[in-house]
Amino acid sequence: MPLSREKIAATAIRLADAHGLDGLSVRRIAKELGVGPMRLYDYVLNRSELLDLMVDVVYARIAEAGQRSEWRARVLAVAHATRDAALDHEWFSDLLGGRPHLGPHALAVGEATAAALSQAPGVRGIDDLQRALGALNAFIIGAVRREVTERRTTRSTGTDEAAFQASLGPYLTRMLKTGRYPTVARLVIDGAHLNAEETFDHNLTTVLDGITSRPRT
Amino acid sequence: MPLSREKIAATAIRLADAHGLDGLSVRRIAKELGVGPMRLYDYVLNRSELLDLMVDVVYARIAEAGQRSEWRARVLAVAHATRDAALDHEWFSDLLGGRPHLGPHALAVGEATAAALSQAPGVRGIDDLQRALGALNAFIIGAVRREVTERRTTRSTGTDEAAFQASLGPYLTRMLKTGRYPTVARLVIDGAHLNAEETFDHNLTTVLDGITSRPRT
DNA sequence: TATCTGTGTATACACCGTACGGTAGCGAGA
DNA sequence: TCTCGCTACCGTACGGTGTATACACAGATA
Repeated sequence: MPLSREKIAATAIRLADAHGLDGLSVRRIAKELGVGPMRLYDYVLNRSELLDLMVDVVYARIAEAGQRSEWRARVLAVAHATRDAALDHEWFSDLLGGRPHLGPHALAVGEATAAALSQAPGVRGIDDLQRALGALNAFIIGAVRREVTERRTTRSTGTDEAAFQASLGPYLTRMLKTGRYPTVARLVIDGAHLNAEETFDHNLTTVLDGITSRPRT
Repeated sequence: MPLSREKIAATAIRLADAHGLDGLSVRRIAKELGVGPMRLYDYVLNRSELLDLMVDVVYARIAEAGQRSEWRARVLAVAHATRDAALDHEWFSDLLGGRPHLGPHALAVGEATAAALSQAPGVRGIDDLQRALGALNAFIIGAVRREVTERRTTRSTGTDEAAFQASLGPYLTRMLKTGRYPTVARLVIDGAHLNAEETFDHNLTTVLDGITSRPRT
């Protein structure tokens, strides 16, 4: 088993899944592979190129969702696949939107969604397409990022309200008790019960409807 | 001048503006202040708390835009202020959505936009508000992030098409020449002339219109 | 056999965040 | 006034990072 970019990327992904991006070091990957650290630089230029590699592996999974024929189904599938991938690999959301994703599979995903959107009603010229793609991708990136960070904090604090108030409490509950942030306080207290996927889907259709100029059903 | 959290945050911001987040180290800030590195830990718990500090300073500027009375004007002002802040402090976009922003000024911004959105037509209960806020923030985060990374790459490559093709070319142009990504290719070639702020504003109103269930004008 | 080439490895460097121990100054009590 | 204790400050040191570079060694060729 002579070591390859794929093998390196796979173990890097496994480590990043387990310990996050901060816990992912070249030395550690090498140790996991039973190799000296410098060995990796024969297959990869940088640490950042290694990250690009990992990202594109994830995009490969997302690209499989872009096979649908009808434009709206395809966009929905890609968006949900991106969300699923980010929930499986939380480090992916840290990289999302951070640098341009130009790997072959990332480009394939971009092509699939762009082609789909170009068939949407209300998207007339290439300028429309550019804008629509920007809006859609912006929403996906932001929504996924938000959801992942939210998951991280609730995991570190616990979903239990008492535990939550105990960890964030010394600061956040004091802040909210000042009465200066009534709406935020109401959201924090009452608004925890929404289903995440449902919210994502709801807002996604909102954005899509906005793009296609049709009122929400 | 006895050193303070504000002073530390200010020089940290200055350094981050100049050299990016990667070029921002505790040691460097300390050296800039003419102090030993450990000196900062008397004012700040972690490097990450220092980042939180910097972020909240930026939010203070954004919060000033949340003073308008009419809900839509307020949302627009906050969104544009966020974008402006991120363009002035590109590192801010790296942190955007990365961890929960709970500083007093960040909370003030959250309160301002939440209160504004709660007055929007089509936002009925607190669940509607939660969703609407999620959609809006997701868009802002994603859009700003995208724009900043785009600015970075065009700055590092140069906006000149020849220079662009020379730097990304060996890889990207080869990829695009394969014909597997026709729509992306069309976007890259034809779609560079759009005004960024206009696009942001356009998509922002698209999202807002989607939230308020009204068709785009 | 001697040399050359290329591949895998170990060492080394500059830097990072930060734990820790020490010290100097200063206000309070004897 | 002297001393004690405490706080605020500071330098050093440790374990880690990415990666440049020098080296060892195997296999191929002259």
